[in-house]
Amino acid sequence: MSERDTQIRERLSLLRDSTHFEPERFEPQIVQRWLESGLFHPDPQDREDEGTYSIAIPPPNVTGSLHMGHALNSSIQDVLIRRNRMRGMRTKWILGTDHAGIATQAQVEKLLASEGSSRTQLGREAFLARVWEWREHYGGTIVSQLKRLGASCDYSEERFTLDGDYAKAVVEVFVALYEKGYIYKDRYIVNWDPGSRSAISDLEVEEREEQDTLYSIVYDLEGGGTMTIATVRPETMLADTAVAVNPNDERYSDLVGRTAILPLVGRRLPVIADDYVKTDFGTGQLKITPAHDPNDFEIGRRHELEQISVIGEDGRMSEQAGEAFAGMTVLDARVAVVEALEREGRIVAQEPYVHNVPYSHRSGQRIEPLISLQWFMRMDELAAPAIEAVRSGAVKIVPENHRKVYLDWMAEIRPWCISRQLWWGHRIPAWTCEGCGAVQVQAMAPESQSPCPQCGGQLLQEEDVLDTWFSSALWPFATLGWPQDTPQLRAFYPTNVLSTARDILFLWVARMIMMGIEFTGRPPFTDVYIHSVIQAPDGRRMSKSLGTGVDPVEEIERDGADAVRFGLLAMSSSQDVRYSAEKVTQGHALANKLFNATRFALLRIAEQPGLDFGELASEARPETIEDRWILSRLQRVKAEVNARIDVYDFSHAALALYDFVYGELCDWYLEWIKPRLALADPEQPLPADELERRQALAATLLAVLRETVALAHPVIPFVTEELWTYLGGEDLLAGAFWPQVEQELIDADVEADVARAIEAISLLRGWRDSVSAPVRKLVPARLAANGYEATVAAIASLAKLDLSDHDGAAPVVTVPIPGGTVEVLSAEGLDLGAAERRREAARERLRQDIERVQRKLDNAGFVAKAPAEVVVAEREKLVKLSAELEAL
RNA sequence: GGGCGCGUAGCUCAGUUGGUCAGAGCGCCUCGCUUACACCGAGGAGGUCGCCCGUUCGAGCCGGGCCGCGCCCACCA
Repeated sequence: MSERDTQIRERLSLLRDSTHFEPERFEPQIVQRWLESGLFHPDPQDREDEGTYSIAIPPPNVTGSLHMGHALNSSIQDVLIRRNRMRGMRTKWILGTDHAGIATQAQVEKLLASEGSSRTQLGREAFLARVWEWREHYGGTIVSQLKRLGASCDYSEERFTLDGDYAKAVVEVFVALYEKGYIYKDRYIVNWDPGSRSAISDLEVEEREEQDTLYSIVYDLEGGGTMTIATVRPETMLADTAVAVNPNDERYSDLVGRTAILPLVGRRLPVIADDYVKTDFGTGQLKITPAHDPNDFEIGRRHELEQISVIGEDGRMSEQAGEAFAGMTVLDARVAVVEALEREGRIVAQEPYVHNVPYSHRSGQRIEPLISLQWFMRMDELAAPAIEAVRSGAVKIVPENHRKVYLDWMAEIRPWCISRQLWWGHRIPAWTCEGCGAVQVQAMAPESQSPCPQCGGQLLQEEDVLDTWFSSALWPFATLGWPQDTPQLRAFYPTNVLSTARDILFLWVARMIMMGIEFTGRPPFTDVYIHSVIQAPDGRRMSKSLGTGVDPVEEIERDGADAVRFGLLAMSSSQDVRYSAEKVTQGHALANKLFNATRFALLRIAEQPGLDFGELASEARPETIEDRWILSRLQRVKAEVNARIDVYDFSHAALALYDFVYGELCDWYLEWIKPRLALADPEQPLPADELERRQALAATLLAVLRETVALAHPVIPFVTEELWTYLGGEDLLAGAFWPQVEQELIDADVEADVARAIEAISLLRGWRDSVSAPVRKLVPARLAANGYEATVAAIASLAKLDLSDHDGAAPVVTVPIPGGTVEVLSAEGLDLGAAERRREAARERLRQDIERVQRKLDNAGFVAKAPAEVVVAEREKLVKLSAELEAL
């Protein structure tokens, strides 16, 4: 016995009593082994490899925990990462979390509220300290969940979007864009979110359809006459500063230039003409409220109208709304204003009206358009090269239909409101002089108390912070040390692919492309893969608040990480899909099947007297047609899995693995070799030639299993890593090798032969109920000796013979096969009726097929117009089917 | 209002360039504790491929229309 043999046998003892793969037992320790190995942490300066491969993870919110989207996306990225690592690439999966300004701040504010405290009570510094503390406490959840899933991120270099180095990158970018004139400050109407007390960007607004009332209100005109305007927001009339009609509307041309009187308030409003007003909607007369409506704001700018604001940042009516309304919520004020107007008899119509109302994606509260002094960023210059990058294919978006979505949006890109009235985030690096109002934007904070260079006044830093997405946009390079020229940056930037769901295509992906090109000269990745959104099983959106969420962590606890990974990958596609627990079960089954197949093979080999694991070379030594067949099929599945992953088709990659393991390796090959590895008497040494045969078989079997296990590793890393140790792997499979397709092992003839053998055997399996063990002896090798057609025909005629002539008296029927006979049918318990029904069904199917082919061939058009080879094929098919029917 | 996409077996989904393409997994029914696996194996039932036209020798697969559903974008009070 060799030392290696002893070693492997020792390990096998662990397998003896495990009749199935127990994820909860194996998986956590495997994670530990991976982490300790350092495999996930590549040396950026290593030159001994096959090149580099990198992915930047979409940074989850620090506050978050793993949801289905993370689980799917992480499984996808991990397949890509693991495959390339196994190929020998210097592979890095950049890990980190996002500070998620609004979400995190809201969480901590909620906590403070429960303590009877508040953000303002604490003050900025103390509050921030509290958030940091909170983040230390709760921030690690998702990262540990990623580990549990098996995601092979570089955990030793975890980034955070508020880290010191990261903050330097953010400031650098802000200052550069400011100096280029792209970033500016403006008093503009913004989407004000009263919930988070901050402005938010257009992309963070969601429209909801609501039923409201459209009120028609009469405004008097100075000097007689009236105008009637329609509105769903009567409360904003308090801030009207004009009334407008369309310049081409002949009905009202005489009104332009006159003055209307605002009801309840008495303000004099100019009647103006603007193209925006539709002549065919309502009365064609429109109230203009520049401070509370985005359209009216634009009109107001065009006509230099006064901006009067009656709604405050808290979403309540302000002092300017007048004593009667000040302090009311907007909706209360609406009721009150309507009542007041009704008292004056000014409401002439009320009709139900369905329209879209903007809500904040962040807080869920209704957006209040308000005028506010904010920082904006002009996007046109940045967008141009980012459009070109996608148009030219330098950045490839998969699936392709998202390309158009991206290009359409980019073509119409608008300025981005980048300031947020929060504390948790990157504070805008701008200082304003109290004295002269001069603004300085610079990377370094001025010395405290240092005076304004212009007037010597005191400098105050901007209170606002940047939109979280501003810092996220720098993710692929800021995480690697930019603006420093670090080895990491040189090795791993640009990254290879960015994988995400489509909901953040604009919010994040587009902005990364723009920023990447602007600051590094190159797009941050070459491929963008947009994966499925997994919906709840009932087709609704998966969400915590709806109670429709399925928790991947619970799924992992129940079925194991391998099962969840397989399931998610198998169910994903280019479409949205419903979560199907069955696919996870299927993954669980696959892991278990592979475990048991390997366990069977190893234990069987171990029981062969005279076989030494140490002497079994890693090379396959195919002896029989079955061996050549499984090796050939193995090459096919390797090619298939690779090809599928290459095009981000993870579902078919996963299913191909499943089909191979179940449908070929276990159902057929292992069954065929069982007799060849029959239990031998441990006391009796095998004859030399038999020993030689068994050694060859064991070598082939082990080689096939090693490759299968390696091939499956990116999808189901845990069970394969575990099996790898039993299969004699000295190092971790995660860093071992990637199975190459060996073309010379592909043998189409053997595949065809075996396909026919399977067909022949299946004919008998149809009678399985009355068939006993001897059927298994019909291995391809034996069938091959006499030709499959002959055997199939023999079996078919035998079946016919037996069923028609057999009266149940004889216990056993023998089938002549090459080299002797095989006992096939045991007459006892033979259900002749069922067998006959099956045969009749088979005949019926054949008759239908024949009829269909015959119809085609009888069709003169088909024979005349179809390609010659198709016609020939149909003729051959007809002959073949007829023969089959004859034989049955 | 624009754009994208989907409707195939009870359920979740595959079905490349039109010619065995009517499939898989789960579920269901029947049978089997055959010493890898009952977290198993074998077999079976089950579908006018949403509907209607059209193109074609031939259409889940291409074109048009309709019905139903989803998502994204959008400043008509």
